[in-house]
Amino acid sequence: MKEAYLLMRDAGLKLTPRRQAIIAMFSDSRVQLSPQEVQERLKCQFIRCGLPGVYRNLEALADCGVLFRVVGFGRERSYALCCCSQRDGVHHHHHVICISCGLVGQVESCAYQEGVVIEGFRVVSHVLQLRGICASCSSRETEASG
Amino acid sequence: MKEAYLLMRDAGLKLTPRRQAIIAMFSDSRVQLSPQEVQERLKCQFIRCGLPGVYRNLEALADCGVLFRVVGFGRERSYALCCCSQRDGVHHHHHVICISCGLVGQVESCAYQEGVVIEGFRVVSHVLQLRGICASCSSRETEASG
DNA sequence: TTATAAATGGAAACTATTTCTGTTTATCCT
DNA sequence: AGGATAAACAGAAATAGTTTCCATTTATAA
Ligand SMILES: [Mn+2]
Ligand SMILES: [Mn+2]
Ligand SMILES: [Zn+2]
Ligand SMILES: [Zn+2]
Repeated sequence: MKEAYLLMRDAGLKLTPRRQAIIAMFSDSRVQLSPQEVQERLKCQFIRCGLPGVYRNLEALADCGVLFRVVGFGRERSYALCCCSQRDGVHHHHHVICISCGLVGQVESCAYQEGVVIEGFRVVSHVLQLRGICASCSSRETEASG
Repeated sequence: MKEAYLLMRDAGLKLTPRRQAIIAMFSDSRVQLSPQEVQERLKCQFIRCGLPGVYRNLEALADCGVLFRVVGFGRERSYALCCCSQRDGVHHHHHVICISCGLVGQVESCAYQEGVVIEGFRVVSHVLQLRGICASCSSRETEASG
């Protein structure tokens, strides 16, 4: 949380009530959220809250590393909290999201760093995102069925 | 090419002139194409050609494995020819696209097969797509600069 | 406190995608 | 070859996600 504010400050972003609320929202329930969902939830705290502002804020927070953009095929955008402290030296990483509780994990190992040659192609960039079951959800499953 | 028709037949898709043209288009220039771009190119051969039909065909061809869906962040869809013969036993694989010539390569090695545990998460599904420079584009680059 | 650039809401524009409907056509079966 | 049938088709219109624009407010630093 503190971390997020530092990232914002580094990027020259102001700390507005709207942004505090958005960050708190993503921290509380660690799931991916679409702009519409974010607006929906903001309306509990702010009577008026325009979608354009939500879009702007989500993009700004993704730009400075507080959120990351969830990739997919289709039209809807989606964001989630980047679990990783990127302030001291950004390192290459990806995310795995628990489909049960929404926990976001950091995937450090990546075979596709820039420059690596795979199947004859020199890799320039890549997209990787995982969905899975986290350790605690997994053990809860085992208990229930066993 | 023949391969594609068999995949379509397996899926119960009719072999229409529209679909033949779409497949030929993707085979000729091995780049990813948006529905709009596909329609644009179809207009050379067909006077009338509606976008809804293009959308339907691209989805149908992706469903049966002739094309694959290029992932990204945002609203625009994009497809490319799946290089891999999926008919005899579909195997897990991904794609790398040459950013210079559009060549699509098959990435066989994948550390994220279903069931694998990564950073404490049991992997259920994942998205992976690479962009790079293919061997021939790479050597052409070297020639030019050397 | 004051100056300033940034953030904001709302209306409206924009754009990608989907739905709907009536017509045409590929394919299968005589 | 001819007919039946489900699939494919175009085009118009609807839908939905996103962006632009502009006048007003506000966080931040001097
Ligand atoms: Mn990576
Ligand atoms: Mn894989
Ligand atoms: Zn979990
Ligand atoms: Zn190439």
